[in-house]
Amino acid sequence: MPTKIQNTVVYGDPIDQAALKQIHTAAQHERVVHTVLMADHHKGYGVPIGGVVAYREAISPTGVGYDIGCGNMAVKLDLRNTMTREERIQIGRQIQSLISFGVGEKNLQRVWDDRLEGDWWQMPHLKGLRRTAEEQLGTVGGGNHYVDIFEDEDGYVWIGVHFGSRGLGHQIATHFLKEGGAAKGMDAEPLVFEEGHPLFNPYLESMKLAGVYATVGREWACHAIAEQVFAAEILDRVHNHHNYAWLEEHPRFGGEIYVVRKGATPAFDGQRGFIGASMGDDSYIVAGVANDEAAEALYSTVHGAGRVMSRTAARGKYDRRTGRQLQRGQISERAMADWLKERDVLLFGGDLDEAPQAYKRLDEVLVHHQNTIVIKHVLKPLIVLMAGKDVFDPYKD
DNA sequence: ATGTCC
Repeated sequence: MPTKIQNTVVYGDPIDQAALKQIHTAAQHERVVHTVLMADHHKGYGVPIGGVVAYREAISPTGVGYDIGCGNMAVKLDLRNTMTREERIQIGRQIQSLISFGVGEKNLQRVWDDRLEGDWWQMPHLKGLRRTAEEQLGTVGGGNHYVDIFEDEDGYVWIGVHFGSRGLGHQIATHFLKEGGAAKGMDAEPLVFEEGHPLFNPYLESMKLAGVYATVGREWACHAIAEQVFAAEILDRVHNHHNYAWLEEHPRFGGEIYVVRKGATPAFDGQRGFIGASMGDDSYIVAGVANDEAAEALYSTVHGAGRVMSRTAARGKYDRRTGRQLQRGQISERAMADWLKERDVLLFGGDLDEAPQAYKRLDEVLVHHQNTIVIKHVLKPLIVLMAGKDVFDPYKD
């Protein structure tokens, strides 16, 4: 059950005071009608990750964040898992050669989609971005972005992907934060565009482009892996953005409002979402329900497990120029390898800052939201692929 | 999160 702190509905335990302070700062804007903090919340840039802020006739680029349209897609294959460890290593290698991971990486296969055609590219700030967008479509990026292969409770194989709008969304966000005169700093007041502001519609349209771009990229990655690696049909698909804003109907908060979600999964009655855990835990397909608590939560739930330590706390500090380790992190490669071995997860790429030990346990996090979602599928990770050089040798570790 | 600093 959530608690209510100064009109913000707050999920999770412990409550991160820095994140709470950030959403309270956001809530001070006169157009804000309601705020919610998910159980996987933590401090973000301006608005916390796991923060949901609803506005009357206004939208916030800070609330959507830099990775506009970041989200999750999971597809169920017409295939039951019979893979040996050796076969999983081969599958992992095939996916690595098909999908590009990491900042600035380009897709080896040039892909595009009619849904990305439109007047968008005539907007001055988008003209120069088309080439990058074309090169990066279908690539995964870095940080906590991944491609996972799962097995569900019936033995079916699922592909799950988590990434957003890559350089395109980042440059759109950067452009509007600058043009709108956003205050700088982690705890700065979020930038808000009210309807009628000259940047309101350009931002909304640009956000929508980044959203379509992210969707098409995730779709391509899922389809490419299903067809080119598994040669299997897709039986089911679950998809959503978790960094995005929608104009939605919420009767108890004044009807049509813009709901800005940063690291929060929309979960209206019956709406399914794919919630990814850390690399070493089960992920879930959930669905929203209709009740008072769900309405108060703006029909939103977690987007992941949530960090328990920062990247630097987990991995330590490096000298960026020489690559030399300056300070030890809290997680050792041995501890990470042991966790993955225990659960028989094969990891390709990845780093210590994405280790299971750096995250909460997703099953425990979901307990906080048990009144507003139901679990539809449990997805056990078989293969996890992330940016970076391989930390482990799958033949030995 | 981000061709991680124009």
